[in-house]
Amino acid sequence: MRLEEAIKQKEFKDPYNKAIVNLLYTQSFIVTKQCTFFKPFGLSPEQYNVLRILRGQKGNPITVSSIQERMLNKMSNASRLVEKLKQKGMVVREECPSDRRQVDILITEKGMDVLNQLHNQMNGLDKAIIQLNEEEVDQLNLLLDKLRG
Amino acid sequence: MRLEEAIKQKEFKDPYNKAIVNLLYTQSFIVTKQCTFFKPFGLSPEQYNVLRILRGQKGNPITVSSIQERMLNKMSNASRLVEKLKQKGMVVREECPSDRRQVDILITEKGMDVLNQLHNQMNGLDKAIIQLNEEEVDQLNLLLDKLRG
DNA sequence: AACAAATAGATGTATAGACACTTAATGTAA
DNA sequence: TTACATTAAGTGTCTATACATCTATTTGTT
Repeated sequence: MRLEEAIKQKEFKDPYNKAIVNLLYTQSFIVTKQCTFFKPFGLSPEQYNVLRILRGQKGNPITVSSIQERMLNKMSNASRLVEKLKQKGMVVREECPSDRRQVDILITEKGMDVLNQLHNQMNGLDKAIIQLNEEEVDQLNLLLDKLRG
Repeated sequence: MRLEEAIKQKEFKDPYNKAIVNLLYTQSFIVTKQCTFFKPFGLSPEQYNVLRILRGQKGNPITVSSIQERMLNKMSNASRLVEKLKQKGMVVREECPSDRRQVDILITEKGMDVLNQLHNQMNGLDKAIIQLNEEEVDQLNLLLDKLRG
């Protein structure tokens, strides 16, 4: 559906203004679908993202601030997300011996299990959400990377 | 900056997965800039959006549910956003005479003043955020509209 | 007219984002 | 080595999203 119908707005000031609104609307469209998918696993999209970052470490610990750097939303709060995941038994926290200000985070077996289950059912989800062909997706990625300067 | 460097992730499962992550990351990039801009005016991006919807009515009242339909985030809560704007004196609420379940919302002079001030300083903001030329922005809008099916 | 279903809006609660601030540990320089 | 600045993490507070539920109307059906 064209953005104009989706938000019942006849026209935009210019294509740049439409692009801003289009990006915000499309993000909401995606997150809504992701929430529905993650909910049965007891995870929010951001919690999933943190787990995914931890799995990417392949067994090596990572500090809270390094998680923060890798998060999609730089203004988010890795500290509290990690706490939520710890309460669910999906991560463990260990004091870093070389610098006691830092806290090492590791994904647990349970966390890996949940990610694997998710991963099995996730196949094709991204492709189902994005109604574009291969060439168009590549084009979109190029434009988004360029957009941010 | 390429997404890979921005979130320190070497590679993605496929271009569709990268596109999902790219859209979420880019939205956060935009909202961060918008927050900075709106803050001096005492508005959040969503509150601004509601005001903009009301101004688009050109003096005609609009119900809470119609505002909801026009919002970027369909899962948001127009009722509470309107309440926030009312507390700031930027909108008024009137019981709808033809259907007492409904509530008519109107933007006030003060609300219009804030929007006008904003609008004056806003010139070029969208273009400053989006580092694309005219042709590329049009292309992006086409792809986003198509993406959602 | 009576009553169930549907609708509009408000509200409650959990999670997350934006941003300031605190505390503890480390680094640095007089 | 003491003093000050910096850094890592956690916390507090406000706003917003996600989603369920509640209340007051209105509508539709019999």
